Parts: sequence; C-alpha cells; structure tokens
Amino acid sequence: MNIKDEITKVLQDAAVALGCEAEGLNVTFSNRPELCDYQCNFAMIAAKKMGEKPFDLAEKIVKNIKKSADFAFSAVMPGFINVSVSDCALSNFCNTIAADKHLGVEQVASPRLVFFDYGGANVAKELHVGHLRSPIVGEALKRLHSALGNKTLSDVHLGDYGLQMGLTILQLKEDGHLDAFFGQNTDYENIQLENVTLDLLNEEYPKASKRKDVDADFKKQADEFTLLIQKGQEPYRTIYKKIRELSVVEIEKNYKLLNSDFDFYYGESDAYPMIDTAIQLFVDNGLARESEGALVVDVAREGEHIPIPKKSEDEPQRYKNPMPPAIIKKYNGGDLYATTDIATILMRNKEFAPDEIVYVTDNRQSGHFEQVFRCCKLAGISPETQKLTHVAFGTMNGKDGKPFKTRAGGTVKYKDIVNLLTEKAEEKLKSNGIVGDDELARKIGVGAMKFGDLSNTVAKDYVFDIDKFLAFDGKTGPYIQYTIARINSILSKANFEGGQVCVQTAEERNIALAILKLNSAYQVAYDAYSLNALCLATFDLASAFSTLYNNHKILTEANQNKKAGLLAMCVLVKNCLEKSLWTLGIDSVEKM
RNA sequence: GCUUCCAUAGCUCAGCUGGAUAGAGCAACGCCCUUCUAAGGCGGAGGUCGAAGGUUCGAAUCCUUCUGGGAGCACCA
Repeated sequence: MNIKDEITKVLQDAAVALGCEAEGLNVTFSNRPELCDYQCNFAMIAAKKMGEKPFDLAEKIVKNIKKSADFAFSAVMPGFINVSVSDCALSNFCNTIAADKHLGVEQVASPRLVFFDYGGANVAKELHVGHLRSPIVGEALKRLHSALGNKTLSDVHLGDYGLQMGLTILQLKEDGHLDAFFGQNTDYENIQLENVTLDLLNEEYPKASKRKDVDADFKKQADEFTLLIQKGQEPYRTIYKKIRELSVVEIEKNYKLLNSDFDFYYGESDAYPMIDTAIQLFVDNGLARESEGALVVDVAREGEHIPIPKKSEDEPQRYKNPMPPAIIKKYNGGDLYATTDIATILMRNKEFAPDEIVYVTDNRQSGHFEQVFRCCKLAGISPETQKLTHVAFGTMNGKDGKPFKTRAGGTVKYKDIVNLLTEKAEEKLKSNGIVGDDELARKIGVGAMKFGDLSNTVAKDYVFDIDKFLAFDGKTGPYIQYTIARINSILSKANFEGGQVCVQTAEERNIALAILKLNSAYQVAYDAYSLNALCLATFDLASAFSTLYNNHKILTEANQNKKAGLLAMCVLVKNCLEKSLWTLGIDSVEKM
C-alpha cells in the first residue's frame, strides 16, 4: 500500500466515525509544498451535507485521528486538511521500493493482453517528419503498459495495400523500369528489380501522386493496377512484393534509430486472406448495402447523420452529426483502408484475441477509426468486451503554426532530423572529451527529440522546434540522461557496499516526494494514454536530485552512515530515472 | 454549413476528479566551478488564464454565447 492510500484510509476511518459518507474522500499531493506534503479538501465538500462549517468539520476529523509517528494532520482555513509525512516514513518508503522489482510502480489488478498498432510507414514512401510521432508515442505507450504489468504485442502495420502501390508500379512501368516483367519471361520470382532503388521509389511515388490529381486516365489506370495487385495478378503481385521487401529493410532500420521495435512487421496486405470472410460477415448479417456501386455499412446511430434540408437543388447534401456509412468495397470491387483495417482486426482476434487494440495515428483519422470500430462491433468481429482505442495525436507544426516544412517548403526527411540531432550531440560530447561514440550521440540526440515530443499532451498539435531540441538545456531528455551520468560518476568512485536511505535533509525529502509523484504519474499516463505526466515527473525527480547534488558533496561526506544513506539514495534515483526513461523509449547513458 | 479539438508569461508548454498565492523550461537580468560532470544549481523579474455571462462558499478547470485558429465531413491512406 502506498503512502497516499494509507493517508486516505486514516482520514476515511476518522470521517466515517463522525458519520460522514467518506466515499468521495480523496487525498492529493499538496499544491503548497511549503505547508504540507498531501492535502485533502473533503471537509469542504462534505460540510454542506452535514450542515457544518468546513473548517469545523476538518478540525473534528483531525481530532478524531489517532496520533501516528508517520503522519501529522492539521486543519486549516477554509477547511483543508493538511498532511505532513515524517522523514522516517519517507525513508521507509524509499527503502521498500528500492527492494521492489517494480520500484514501487503499482501494477494493474488483472493483466491484459494489449495489441499496439503504430508506426504505419508506407512502403515506397520515404519516412518524413510526419512519421515521427506514431513510433515515438506508440512505443512509449506499449512500454508503459508493459511497465504496469500488461502483456503487449505490437505491429507496425505498413501501408502497403492501397492506391499508392498501384500508382508507384504504374509510374515505374511508364518510365521503363519494369520492362523485364512485361516481356517474354514469366518466371517473375527470378527477375530482379534492376535499377529500382529506394531513391528511385522516392522520386516515382510523389510524381505519380501529383499526376493522379490532374490526369483522370492515369488515376483510373492506377486504380486498375491496385486492383490487380490486390487480386494477386502477375506480374503485379511479384513486383509489389519485391518493392515491399526493399522498403521494409529500410523502414525497420529507421524505426530502430528511434528505439521503436515491433513484434510484427505486418502490412495491410497481410490481412488479405481475411477480407472475404470479413465482408461476408457484413453481407450475411444484413449489415451491408449497395450504394453508388460501392458496398457500404451504415454505422450511424440514433440522432446521427441526419440530412439537413437543402436550400436549393444544386446544393450538396449536408448532415447534422455526420457519421457517413463506411465503405468496405469500392465501386470496382477494390478494397480500401477500412476494408483492410476491419480484416486486420478479424485476423488479430483469430490469432491473439487481445483484450484491447490500441491504434496510434494522427487525429485526422479519428473518423475513420470510429467507423472501423463500429463496423467491427456490429458484425461481431470485435467482441463486446474488447476495447478498441484510437490514440489520436496532434500534428507537428513549424514555428509558424503550420505543418512542419523546410525553409524551401519541402517535407523534412526523418533521417535528416536524426542526423542533425546526432551531429549536435556529437559536438557537445566532444567538448566533454568524448569522441567517436556515434551510438552515444544518437541516444542523446534522439532522447532530446523524444522527450520533447512526449512532454506534450498527446492529443494537441505541437510546435516542432528543432533548435529547442538541439539546445539540450533545461527540461529535456539529455537533462535526465545527464543526471544519471553524474550519479554514475559518483557511484564509480564511491565503492558503495549497500546501505539504507535515511531521509534527513530538505533535499532528500524532496527527492522522496518526487519519487512518490513519479510513481503515481505512471497511472496518470496510463489512464490518459499520454506520457506528458510521466515526462514532467521524471524531470522533477532529476531536478530534485540536482539540487541535492549541488548542495551536498556526497563523496567527501565525513559521516559514514550519512554517506551510505546518500549513496543509497543515488542508486534509487538512478534506478527510478532509468525506469522512466526506458518507459519513454529513451536510452540511459553511462557517461556523457 | 455540420462535427470536433484548441486559445494560459515575450516564446514553447504543464496544470490530475472545481480548492489555498496559476507552475515549468527557454529567452533576458544577478549570483555560484581550487571540492562528486556548469548539458548543472540559486535568486529576482515576467499573467485581466481569448471575451462576456452563468453555476458554486470557491472556476484556468463545469454550462451558455461570442471571437480567433486547426482538423474532419463516402469510394486516398
């Protein structure tokens, strides 16, 4: 039981003894640290019901509490109950969690299997700045669940099935790169994709993508190609497979630069075998109908998607509470985003039956996932008890508030950002006398970016300020890594042979309290599917340690008991910081 | 037009189920390296929480309206 729960229990007992309904009694961390460590405003809420003055009730409750050595309670105007935790209780807390394999991070009551779908890189399309958030946030959420005791699985869910593939192959063919596949030789497997490189793909796809918007015939042909790939027609299928193989190697490498790793590198196309079964479920249950040649599922509920009367004939139809039908087959029989996503859920449920599936994509796709989730519930593809979650993150904008672009207006490549961060970290390291450790530089540079990203509320857009990340000052990933490096430096010189934390100074108190807050931040982050609370609490702990570091020389401490206590605290802080950095998907470093 | 998210210090952002004097980081200013890594510490300064109403003992937080901005609104993913 943690300290907060203990205090809550004590107060509840006291309140119940006075005849209060103590259900809503809640204890929170103090927002006036100079006055107390925890606070409770229950008396102010309950006083009304009891017909008493808040302060009087608070006083009565406090008087009704048995004196304890661990906590000191006091009633203050206008009716708060302030709680101070003794140094001794804090010491005990520190020593207890230091011996706990979870470092006191509370585990979920009943572990669940949670399947994470994030990443979402497109085959044949180079990763750019817009692809950063999904692997950063997704990886951290996955690790957070794992840190709290859930079992996790993850799939990168490559974008490899849509129109983009048709466009790319059509463009490659037109530009003469696929002649070998369209000649006499039909042994497609053994034909090499000569001259087709990632660089070429990165030219051809954007070219085709632009062209489809202005050239209707080209678009139609690309649709046709897409359909042929989806139907498994040769040589389209083989060409597609070869392009995918080429891409995946690169994609995996890129994600690993960010510490994002996946149990599965499946793509949308891997759900292909499930598509017919899935569609049949809708047809058999009378859930699907034909509309303008397409097969659609009405997912609107009562009060949604209500037509607004047109003012004139040529005005397009508008809807109140729009929730358009989900399209699961195109006019030409082709499959779309929704189709593969539904089939993918069917596949995952057959194979793994997770308790929850979490999608991490940008918030523009909210409508899509709402439709997909509803479809799956309607058709029973997703059982009622299964939780389907869309973690919709905001877009990364430039300093001008618009989607992040280079000065020239182009998209910023993913690799360029990582390289920039790594180079900058290398420079800094050099000034500290560490040369030639590229991996260390990557850990620091990427850590800066990830911490900067995760510090923001996940759902909100945020400004991607590369200069800010490159500064490595203040509330940043490198600050946390630096704190750990300083602790390592002390420990390497100390010959520490074990000892107990003994909270004596204000600095140690603040560290212990920061650890308490950090441990509760895991739960906050878990409930919110957002890591910012964890980032903040991690920073606060590092900051509390830095104050101790500056005010007390640990290695030269003459009192051996005190020194051992401080060293034990160093070890605990290091472990706590490393655990939260791991959760955030950021590497700890030995020195920097 | 409909739906939805957002607006807090010069800048970038926190602010947990309504609570005490709204917090950080950056930038700027002043201190602190003969002592464990200065990517650090300490101090002051910086705010009509977009506007107006309302609910409440108490509102940045809840409700209404307005202003300004982002995103989405069937065969792209």
